[in-house]
Amino acid sequence: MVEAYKWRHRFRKHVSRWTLPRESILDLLSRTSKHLSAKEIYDDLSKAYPGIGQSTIYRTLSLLVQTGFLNKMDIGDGPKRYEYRSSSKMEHHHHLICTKCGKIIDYSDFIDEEEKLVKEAEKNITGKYNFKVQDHNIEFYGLCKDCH
Amino acid sequence: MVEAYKWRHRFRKHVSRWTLPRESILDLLSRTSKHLSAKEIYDDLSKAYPGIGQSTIYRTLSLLVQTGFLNKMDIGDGPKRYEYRSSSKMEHHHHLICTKCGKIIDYSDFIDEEEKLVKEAEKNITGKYNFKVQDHNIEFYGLCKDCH
DNA sequence: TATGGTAATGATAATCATTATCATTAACAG
DNA sequence: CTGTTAATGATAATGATTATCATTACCATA
Repeated sequence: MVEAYKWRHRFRKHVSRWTLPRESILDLLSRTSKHLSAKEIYDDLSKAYPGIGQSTIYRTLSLLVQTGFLNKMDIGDGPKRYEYRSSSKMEHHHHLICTKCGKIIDYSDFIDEEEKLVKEAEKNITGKYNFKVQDHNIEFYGLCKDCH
Repeated sequence: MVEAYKWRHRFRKHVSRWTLPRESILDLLSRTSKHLSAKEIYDDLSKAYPGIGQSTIYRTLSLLVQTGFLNKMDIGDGPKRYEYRSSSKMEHHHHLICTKCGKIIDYSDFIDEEEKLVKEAEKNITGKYNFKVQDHNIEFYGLCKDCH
């Protein structure tokens, strides 16, 4: 929990209390490269922290997304998944999603070309649809190395 | 229901029976440019077709997606939404999603540039991650003309 | 154009993910 | 240390979707 001190102070800016559930969830997600669901987080934390409530997981996840500590991801069917936004991982990235086993791979190549396309598209969208772009999302679906 | 004859025959290839619920759902979705949820479809059809069951809506939607008549879309929170795949709309398109009112706008500009980026990305992904790309999805989030 | 085999339907219950409620607990400012 | 009040955890409630199963109705065939 080396990061806890930094988290705590960053958190205070949002006028919230620093609690054990909050630290545990952030700690767990910061240590894995996996994209975990609320249930998976609950099951994992329950080992070291028996008695933690599911409600708390959901509430905390939602708070941590709002305050920019986590990303919430929506992968087709199944529950929402969450990933830690580290300063390095915060660098723009997208996902490769295996349609067979559901594995999610982070992908951050071709960002320059993507940036160019997105910029151009945004200009176009704003002009044609009068739509103010705030964010975008790109996903590739297919078969991972273990599934084909 | 001018299209019904064509639908019916296309459907038969999948060894399925052509029924009133199936025709009604396809008819409704082919006549609107909206992206409807199962509940919205149920509410609408119930007027002209009282007694239709919710189960049937879900089952039929899933079947129509499998057989390529419809696209299933996943827009953040809230229920899944469905759109008709007409031969013209089947042309590759993506969505602009308003983060305030939830409106979804179909968007099909810059397809050439996108195609180029995607092709290049696929090559890269295959080489680096040994991931066989089957499909992709691009979404822009922001504020529509009514919301800003 | 009847009819029987069977796929499809609709009512209902069940499941899964998530949110709401509320009494109890614990952060932390003073 | 202590009081306030935000956060927690147990529970119920909601919303979307899937499963079950007896009944209905497509449609191939005779």
